[in-house]
Amino acid sequence: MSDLLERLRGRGWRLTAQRRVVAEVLDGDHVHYTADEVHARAAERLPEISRATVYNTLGELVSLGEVIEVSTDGRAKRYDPNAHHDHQHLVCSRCGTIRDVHLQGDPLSALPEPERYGFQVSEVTVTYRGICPTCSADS
Amino acid sequence: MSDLLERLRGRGWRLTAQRRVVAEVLDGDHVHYTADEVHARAAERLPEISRATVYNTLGELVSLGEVIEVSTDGRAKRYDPNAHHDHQHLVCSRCGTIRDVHLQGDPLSALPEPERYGFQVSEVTVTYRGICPTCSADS
DNA sequence: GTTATTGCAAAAACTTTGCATAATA
DNA sequence: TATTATGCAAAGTTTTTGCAATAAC
Repeated sequence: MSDLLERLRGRGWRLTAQRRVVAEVLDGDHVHYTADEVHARAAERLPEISRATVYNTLGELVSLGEVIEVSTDGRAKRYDPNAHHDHQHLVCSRCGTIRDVHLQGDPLSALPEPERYGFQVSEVTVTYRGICPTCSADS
Repeated sequence: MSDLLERLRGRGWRLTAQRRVVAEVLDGDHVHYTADEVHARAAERLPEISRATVYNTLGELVSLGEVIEVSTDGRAKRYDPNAHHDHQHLVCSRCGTIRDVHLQGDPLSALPEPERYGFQVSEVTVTYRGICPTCSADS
């Protein structure tokens, strides 16, 4: 059922109720939550789960490369569990909602209608990520 | 000298010492600062400038469309004054530094050597921005 | 002189940390 | 049982807000 949990188990991740619930909240979702939203959803199933644990768990999932931290121009970071699938993001400039889109072809041409999910798309940005010369010198 | 200031004056922007200094710090720079860094650099020239004013001014420049708010997976947002020039971003995953790159051709192919500025580039992401159905219904 | 902007200080929003307790393997 | 994760509460960052004082037009 859960791709994510299965992979984590395989990697010797210590499985606790809290971690399972966090993983289940994230697993496979194509609309991404902030840490606080993950906490709220996790707490529906496990009321005593603490914010600190949610933050810890999310941080670990990110280090393990199972989840991607996405931050937009909104306030809080959001967590994307689809690290292993190639995809792009569709971000709402007003409320910060993020959802995944999959596309083929030139990214700079218009997003195909079926991949717009009702958004009025106004902008495309391309970002390259890596290590800057200063940081690679320090290491 | 300052493209940005000239445009703002033309748009009837009330020009104060604080605003001028903030605009001068940003103007044309291709390495982008956080609000706090902008404040520090502005304070070198105008020691009494407050953080609140810097935040206000940056927020306004963003609403005017003169500056773009860029947030990465680091903590604080950064401000990009090159809103009128087509460009992409090169982000350091370790320290959060952002610099502009200009490229022609397919964005998903490797970034040309002269546009790498010494970075070890490991990832490219494409993001679409717009208004989601919920937000456009509310408006 | 009017009106919009500033600075201050306090609070809000988001995230991290230390340490005693508790649960996993 | 040895080890690692949890929860709490406190503190750290980053950003926003209210309002009296101030400066631009």
